[in-house]
Amino acid sequence: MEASFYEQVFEIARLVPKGRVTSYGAIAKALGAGGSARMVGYAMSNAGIAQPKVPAHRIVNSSGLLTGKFHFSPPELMQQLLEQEGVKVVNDKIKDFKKVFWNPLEEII
DNA sequence: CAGATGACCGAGC
DNA sequence: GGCTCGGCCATCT
Repeated sequence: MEASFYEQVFEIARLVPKGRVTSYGAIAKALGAGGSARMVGYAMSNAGIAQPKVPAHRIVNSSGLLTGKFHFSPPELMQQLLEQEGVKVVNDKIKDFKKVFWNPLEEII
C-alpha cells in the first residue's frame, strides 16, 4: 500500500540499533505525532506482514514493559530476542530500561 | 459517512 | 509502586 503512517513507524523501528529499545511514544514524537502513540502500536500489528521484517521486539511501552509480546509467536519470542541482543528482561519488562533506551529523535535530527 | 478498535501515555488516587 | 480514568488519532468495518 501507499506510504502510510505504518511505513514511517516501521522505518524508525528498523533504525533501532541492536541491544537497544525504544518506546511507542518516542516513535510517535519522532514522526511528529506526539499524541498518536496508540497508532504506533496499531501500526506494529502490521509489522508481522511488513517487509523487510521489522524488529518489533525492540519496541516497548514507556515503562519498558513488553506489552506486545502476546502478538509474537510464540509470545516468549520477544523476550528471547531481546536477551539474545544483550537486553536483560525480568518479569516481561526491560531491565535498566533507561540505559538501553534509544531515542529516535537523537538519531534522525 | 459514523461507530468501533487499539502492541499507548499522562495524571490522579 | 500499582490501579483507574480520560484523551489522543489513524485505520478498520
